[in-house]
Amino acid sequence: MIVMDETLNNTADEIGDPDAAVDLGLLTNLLGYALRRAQVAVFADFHRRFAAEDIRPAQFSVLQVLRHNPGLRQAKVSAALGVKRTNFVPLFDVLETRGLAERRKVPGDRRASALFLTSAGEALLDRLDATIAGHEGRFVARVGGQEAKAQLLGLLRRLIEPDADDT
Amino acid sequence: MIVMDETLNNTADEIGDPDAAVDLGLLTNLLGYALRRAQVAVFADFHRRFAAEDIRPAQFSVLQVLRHNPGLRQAKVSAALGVKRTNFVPLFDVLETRGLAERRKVPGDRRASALFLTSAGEALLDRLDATIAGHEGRFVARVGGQEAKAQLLGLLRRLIEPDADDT
DNA sequence: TATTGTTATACTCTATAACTATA
DNA sequence: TATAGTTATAGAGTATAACAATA
Repeated sequence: MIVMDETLNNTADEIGDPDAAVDLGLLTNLLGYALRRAQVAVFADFHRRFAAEDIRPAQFSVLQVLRHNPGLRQAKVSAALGVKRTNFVPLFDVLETRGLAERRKVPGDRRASALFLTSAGEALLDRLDATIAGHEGRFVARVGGQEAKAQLLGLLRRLIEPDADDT
Repeated sequence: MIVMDETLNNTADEIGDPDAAVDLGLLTNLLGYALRRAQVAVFADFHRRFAAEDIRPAQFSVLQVLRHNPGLRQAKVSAALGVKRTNFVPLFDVLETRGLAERRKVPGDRRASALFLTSAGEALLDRLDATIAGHEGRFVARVGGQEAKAQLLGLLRRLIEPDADDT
């Protein structure tokens, strides 16, 4: 880069080629950028498929955790999902109001709440699990099969790791 | 699963093992979940490193595109980055107010705006490019080197693809 | 009629501070 | 003093509808 003036050299790509592909520069090889675009694409499909049940990704993740860890403390659920405990309150309130999950008092500690799915929540989750299969299948196909998916998951997990200062 | 009552069988994992790792169930093998956690981890590092310059990922991406496509129409920049044109307005306003980029009227079309970096924007971007190198290097190391990164980028790009109904 | 940029607006997500009741 | 849950609040990010100017 020897050109010094900010405008005299290159006025507008538009003139040369109206439909030229946009050059993303550094972004093309940035992991963060690719991650963001991929996550948005996958979540867009999630939203389409779960719009009928009115379930968002965060709500789905809470239901999943409760199914596999019934009675887990609220603070542990939020920490496991990377949601601040303060933001977890309204998130769970919605599930509770909808009758999908509930808080129960813990015998040993009168401050704590143990979280459970209701039977309605279990039933809904059974349906959601079927829906998620179609969703996941779509992207497994895109990456090139189960083996490619396993490879991708392995690489993604290496990115997540420590970070210490989590919620 | 033969147990029918939603509460009699499993009261709380807490009792058996207070610090037991939380079982994420299906989430463990969901691409969307891993993508989300990885993206959050990478963006958290981005925020830490760019906090001093007060630059967010979206702002950085706009500056990059302008450097590589000076004079590009506003609508094309926003579309290239997947930002709705309506949300792009305040995003670019900030950059313009800070003197990093600017709108210029296009001769041929009096409705349109061509976007450019200012010299201050160019200068800032030079510094940002140095910062991003450290950021990217951290995650390249985490995934296991340049080869692993290339592999990961390839897999992520397969996830992005069509989607047709983009901004 | 369609496109470019804009305003207004609303909803979700995320972040911080501070409170309560317990421990 | 520390922890569990909560409230209030503010800031981003993202979504839709509608408008003016221009094509």
